[in-house]
Amino acid sequence: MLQTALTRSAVTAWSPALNTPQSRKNPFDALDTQGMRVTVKRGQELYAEGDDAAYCYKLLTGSLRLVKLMSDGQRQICEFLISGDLLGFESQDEHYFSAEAVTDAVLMRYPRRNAERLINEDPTAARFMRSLTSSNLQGAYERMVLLCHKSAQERIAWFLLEMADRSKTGGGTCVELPMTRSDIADYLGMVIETVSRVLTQLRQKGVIAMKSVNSILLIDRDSLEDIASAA
Amino acid sequence: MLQTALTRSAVTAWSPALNTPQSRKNPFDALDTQGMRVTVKRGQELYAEGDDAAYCYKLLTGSLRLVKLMSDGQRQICEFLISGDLLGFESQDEHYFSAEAVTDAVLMRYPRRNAERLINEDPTAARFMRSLTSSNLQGAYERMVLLCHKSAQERIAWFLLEMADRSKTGGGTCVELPMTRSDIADYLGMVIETVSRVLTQLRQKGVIAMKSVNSILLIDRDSLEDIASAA
DNA sequence: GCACCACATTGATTTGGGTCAAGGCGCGGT
DNA sequence: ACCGCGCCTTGACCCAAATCAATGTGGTGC
Repeated sequence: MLQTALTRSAVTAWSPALNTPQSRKNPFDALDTQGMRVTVKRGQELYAEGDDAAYCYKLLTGSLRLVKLMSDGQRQICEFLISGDLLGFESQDEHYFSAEAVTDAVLMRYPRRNAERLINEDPTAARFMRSLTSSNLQGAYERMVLLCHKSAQERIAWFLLEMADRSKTGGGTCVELPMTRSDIADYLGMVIETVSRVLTQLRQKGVIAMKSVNSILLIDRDSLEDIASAA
Repeated sequence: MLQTALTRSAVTAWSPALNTPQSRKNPFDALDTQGMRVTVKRGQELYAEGDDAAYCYKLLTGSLRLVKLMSDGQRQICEFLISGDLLGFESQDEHYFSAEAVTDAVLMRYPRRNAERLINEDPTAARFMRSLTSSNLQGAYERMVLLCHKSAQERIAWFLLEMADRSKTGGGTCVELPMTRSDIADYLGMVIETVSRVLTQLRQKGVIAMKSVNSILLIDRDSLEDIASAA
């Protein structure tokens, strides 16, 4: 009976930073010639939940959030995407999330039927897509565990480490957080005040420091990891 | 900007009860001739997290739980499976969950490489598998919203309705809950006492009645739906 | 029948984090 | 420079659900 600690390997979408052997090259790069560039400004919506899924995208620069809205106006941020991530590859004809720009962003846009044709014709692309969806699913389950069993401190610690791991500047001790406190709260299932308080606590412990509001130094990564996986 | 109420359409695995046009027939039924029957007793483990994923399965009778264990001994039940559901079709070589029997269960077991061959050779099977994984992913996100934003009452109401919808006896007002309170708690991110208290509250309101501990009558389905999607 | 055991219920108490309310800080516009 | 606005931080208070602690119940084996 194997026990698993909560890992941060969650891949919200395929990311070039991840060099698992079979995914070193993204077979969907072949679509680039058929795509066109689009841009979205900070705060703008790329597409809304329920929109016709005519296109799918690759994020080139900037960052996005994938959002579900609830009838009472509450918001759940399901994923943050960073450059290199793919989105809109749902297998339904409607987008399941809204996609909104966290920062100004540039994307490559492909007609979805081209992507589908590629999936149907190229077994490598098909396998790639399966393993991508499967990674996303695993990431979602990790998050579920986080939301069910982890305290505010553990969530934030885990979030900082996840962001640090995903960012291009991999090993660096400085994490840039393009999103607001409110975005973080809606991603982790907390309120903005709690996010803020926990960051203050971590700062007072000397585990992190804040270069600026959106730029956080991981002073003591080991402690942060201890906090993230505390009993 | 479309707003979505939390739906209960979550499909944890493909279920024959769901008759979306393209999935009326499960293409993996073709594997039945290559499979063999296995049984697991209540409480027994079919496979553990991290086990070599040599086989995948179709649940014929009984019910299972898919579980992740945490380093501190906490448990997250990621899905409950009922007859007709598929499991173990991960695209990795190791099982991502443990699968345990909630009740005595009978399964059809297939060598995983046969399933993979089918996926690679039969585009229908491939599409089926993609839409299955995609449904699972959407179900996981629904659960995430539930865990982030819903009260104990809302969770239980939602759970009862989900169980009612999934069970074969579809429209019936009686839900059989094969799992214990502890299982329900670990599925919904609550503790067993709270599950018990909420069920008592719903009973006192006259929304449900309990034929026995594991058999619940939905007296007033409308109220239950109101509670499940309360603002 | 009775004892045992696992599971469920109920009650009393505590607490983490949500809510409400009041500033603070930084940045863009005029 | 100053103002205004969006975002962040901090403090005081409160409440839903967790924890701690019995007690109830139903099924199985002797």
